[in-house]
Amino acid sequence: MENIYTEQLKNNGLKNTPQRIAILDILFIEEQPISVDDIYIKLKEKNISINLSTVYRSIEAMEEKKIISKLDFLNEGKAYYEYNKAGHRHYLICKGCKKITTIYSCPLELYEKTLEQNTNYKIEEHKLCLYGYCPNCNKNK
Amino acid sequence: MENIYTEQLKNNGLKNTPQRIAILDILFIEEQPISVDDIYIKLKEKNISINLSTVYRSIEAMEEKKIISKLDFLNEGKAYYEYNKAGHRHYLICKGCKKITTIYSCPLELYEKTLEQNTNYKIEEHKLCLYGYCPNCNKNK
DNA sequence: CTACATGCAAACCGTTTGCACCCTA
DNA sequence: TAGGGTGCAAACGGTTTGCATGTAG
Repeated sequence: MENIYTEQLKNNGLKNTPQRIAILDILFIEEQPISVDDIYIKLKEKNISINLSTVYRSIEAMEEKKIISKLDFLNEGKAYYEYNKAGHRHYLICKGCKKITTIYSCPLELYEKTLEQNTNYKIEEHKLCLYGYCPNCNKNK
Repeated sequence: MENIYTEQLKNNGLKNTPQRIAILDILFIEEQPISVDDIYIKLKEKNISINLSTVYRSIEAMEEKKIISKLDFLNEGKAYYEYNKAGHRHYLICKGCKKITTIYSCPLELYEKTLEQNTNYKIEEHKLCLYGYCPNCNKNK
């Protein structure tokens, strides 16, 4: 597993350090986007010696290289990150337990083209989040 | 015009103050969502005596009463506000000149239902932003 | 006259930065 | 051994808060 991270860092001209590998591993294992301070807490729990600013700098570097990606539009106030398993995606967020589910399909390709025609904009991308209650939280309301 | 703001505040149990009326007027006149510090600057330009924290508190109260609405997911780092001219809407943002266009139609109603069936979530709302270049910025690229 | 609004200054919180030291390639 | 990476502490920017004062209803 670590070999993958090592490769990925090397291929992108980033040096291999125990801190970066640990960050990648946390993001990889985590099944949903996670905030910077949660990454930091998980690193500490694993007894990995690291500074918060190093987390920020490592994350920034890896995001630039598209190894991970940033979600700065989800929850007000702070950024979330996830390992880059696929390209375009959307998010389904439970308003109860705050669980974030990543959606890999996109219902908007056609709509983008229509909108381009209507507005004369050259549309390049979009961000979509859906909010609601997961089956479990919905039951307990 | 001021009568409308006065009514709106009264109906929502908020006191009429020159500061609140001035904020509402700026948001009403502005044709696109605007940041808090820009509201503050415009107030100062109009020689209205107000403190930044009053802007924040007034805006918060008016947002709670649904007189205005908050966009905290658009541009990283700070919140934007707009006068509540209609309910549900989306945003088209020019990556060149940063102009924000509000879109009042929604292509996702059907999709929401499909997703509800597929995930068993109770979906309540969504946020959508599209990014691209407006005709003018596209020309100059 | 009383509860809500405001101004001011200080705190807050996520994030960034400058600088000295460290360590990977 | 050179240049990127790290730790630490301090700064930053948007936002919030405590408290005293002011004012709309």
